[in-house]
Amino acid sequence: MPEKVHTKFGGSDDESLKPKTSDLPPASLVEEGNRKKKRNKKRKLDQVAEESQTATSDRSVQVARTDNTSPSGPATPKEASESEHAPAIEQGDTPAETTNFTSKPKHKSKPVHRSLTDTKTNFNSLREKANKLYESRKKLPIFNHADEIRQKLRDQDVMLLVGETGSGKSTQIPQFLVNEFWCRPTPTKIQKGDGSEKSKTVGGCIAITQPRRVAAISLARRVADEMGTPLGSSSPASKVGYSVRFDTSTSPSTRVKFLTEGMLLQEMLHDPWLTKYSAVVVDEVHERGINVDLVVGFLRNLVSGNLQGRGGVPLKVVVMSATADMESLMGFFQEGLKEQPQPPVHKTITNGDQTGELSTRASRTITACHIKGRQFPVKMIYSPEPVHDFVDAALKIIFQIHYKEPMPGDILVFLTGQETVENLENLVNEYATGMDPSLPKIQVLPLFAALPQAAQQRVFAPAPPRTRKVVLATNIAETSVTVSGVRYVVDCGKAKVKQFRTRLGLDSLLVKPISKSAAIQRKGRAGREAAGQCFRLYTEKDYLALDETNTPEILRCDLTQALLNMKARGVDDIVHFPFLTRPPREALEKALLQLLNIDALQEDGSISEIGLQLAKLPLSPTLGRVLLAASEHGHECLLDVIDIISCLSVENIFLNTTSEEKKEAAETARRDLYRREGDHLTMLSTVRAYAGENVDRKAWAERHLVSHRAMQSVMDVRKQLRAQCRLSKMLPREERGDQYPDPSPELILRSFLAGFATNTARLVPDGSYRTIVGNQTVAIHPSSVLFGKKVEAILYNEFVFTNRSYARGVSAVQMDWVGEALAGK
DNA sequence: GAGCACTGC
Repeated sequence: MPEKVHTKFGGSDDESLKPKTSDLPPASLVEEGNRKKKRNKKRKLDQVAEESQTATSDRSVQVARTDNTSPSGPATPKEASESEHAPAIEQGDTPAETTNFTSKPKHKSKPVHRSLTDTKTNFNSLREKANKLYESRKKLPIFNHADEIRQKLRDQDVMLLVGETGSGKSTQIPQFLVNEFWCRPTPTKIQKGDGSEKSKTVGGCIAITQPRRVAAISLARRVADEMGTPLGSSSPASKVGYSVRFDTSTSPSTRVKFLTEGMLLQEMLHDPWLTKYSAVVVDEVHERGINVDLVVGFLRNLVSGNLQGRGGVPLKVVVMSATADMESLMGFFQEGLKEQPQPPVHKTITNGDQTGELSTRASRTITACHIKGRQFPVKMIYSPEPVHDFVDAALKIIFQIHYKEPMPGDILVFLTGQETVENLENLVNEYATGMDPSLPKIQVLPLFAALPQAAQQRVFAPAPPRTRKVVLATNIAETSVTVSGVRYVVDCGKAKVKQFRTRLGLDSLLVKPISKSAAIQRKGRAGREAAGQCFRLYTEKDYLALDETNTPEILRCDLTQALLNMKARGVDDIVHFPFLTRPPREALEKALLQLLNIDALQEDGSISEIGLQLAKLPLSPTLGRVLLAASEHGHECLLDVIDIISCLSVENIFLNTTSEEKKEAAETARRDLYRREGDHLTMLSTVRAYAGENVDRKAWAERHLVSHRAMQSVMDVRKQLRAQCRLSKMLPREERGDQYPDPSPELILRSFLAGFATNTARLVPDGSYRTIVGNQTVAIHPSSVLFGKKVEAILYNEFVFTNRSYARGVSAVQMDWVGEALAGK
């Protein structure tokens, strides 16, 4: 019988600024196998909270966090919960405060002396746990395909795998493959450019990419448990690890490594042939983020090339998707293999007791595999006629469900944004007060990314007795967050989509119809635990007219970063790069021009020294350029600019205020942070004040209505950038103390102009601003400290179109600075 | 007078 476990992790954890006050469970509850301490401070506690949300198979663990430590939200990664063998979670279970834990916080107690016996127990208990999990693994739909998949990959190098939701692909595929003969480290000789040979061991490890950090971490945890091995850096014997930004946990014996797509791209900059790996598994390709497109393009080049950099050792590639749109991928890889026909190279390998023949290019075909998922049936109800006001329509459906349908069964409503969520929230609450008191109650829970962490957590708690939860969510619930208990989905059929408009150089954020695959994904959220129903607030005809799939991000975003990455990887001929979807020529040209403008490329289009430096920075090329420019203005300026860049590369650090009186309180509290020079210097003063707060940063953030979560990310980025600058000798080795000399606004803003010279506008006589390049009208965004102010010229971080054109992240600059920056090109 | 969702040695 499943049991719900509720744990509260209290207190903030500001880098050990203060003692931990968390009400962690007593040490006696901490399981042996996890007792080894690595006091990696806050991330670890976080990780545990996240992991605990991905319920283990015999227990459903829900964790409510009261702190704000996670930068990535409360996501319950999809696959991890997919691998539960019993998807049904009982409703109305009494929450128990403490019970037996399997995954536990690294307890902040004195170091534990581990004797040999202890260690033995650890491994025994790990094995026991793995044995238990094996029973549920056997029930996964993919499990019976293990031999088939292994056989196919022995014969061929590339496999496309469609695994529907609930098939268990993300956790099982690496385990199916890790003991294959071709997956062993293989000693080989690599021919270098000068013709000399170098001995090197290639392969031995499997990489599995994920679009999101939380998913990478919790999948690694799950697979470590299933394999009966400790996780990551906790033991040198660990076979499973992960690598995401700010948090890498691997060991010398890591064989299975989960990483984010961005992390793999970063690794490829240093090791283009991926010599550590025998296989790369690309998961969730159907989401089609820009990074996955780059990864797949690089991999196609790799598998269809001569493998010289791998000493002839083949690389197996498994591309996994939840939707069946595999024809295009099939054609994509086949074309690559056709293009460069190579005589098959055979390589005989003696590896311990086994000898085998690794045939590179064993076959020039690509294999595919389709695994059915496990979902409960979902009944579809369409709107009989087109809906004009979907908030109003959703309101009616919610109460129709509530009156007619039995309990339990929570409702998940997909809306477009914070505004529609809050409108509907008010309406539902209003109607619910007039409801017949004999009916079950309604609990309305909003869910969107900008919502503070604690409020987001509320959706994970089961509804109180005789109460139906109604979760009003944005797209966040489509991929990132899984809400349990849902049996009814209401889908408005729309979402806000960001689209970069090359010609104007601006991002627009507009409400657009979703794709069929997104509609199917939303519908699926009703059938995870029991049979469900999906109410579409559009007609069947409208549904049939939707696009098949989401527009790949590569067609919707600025390409400068992608192109810089390609150039840094040695792809000089962008035109012939194997794009999964080729962006329009205009977009590519615009990005190349931008790279040229910031000196990342030389006149002939090849990458410059600056470009190489920029590609290694975890920043957009433009922000990276600002950082390099600042380093020429001295250490103080560089440190100041790092603080500002850190703010610009995370979500909004200032909280939005809803009520009027709160707004006034915020204005008062923030007054000492505001700088008349604009948002850049305001961010600097905020980071300085936050970093200088040595007592309670969380309380400080709350007082100033600053997002503590965002500030923690800022501090992470700041730390990373400082470390990188020290490595590249832009900063001295020792840290600066907390003594800050007054910043120089002019030097700082001139540094920004080195990257943002084209993001400038001047005041025109009618009182509006016009962009200096392009002469577009642009208004200062209401969130800016310069909102409503008139200055000679402005520099802005972003140009966004929502209801009108806004400049966001704005500072006042002088026209002659702008002129010099533009002329400097 | 306004804030879809992700992500990086």
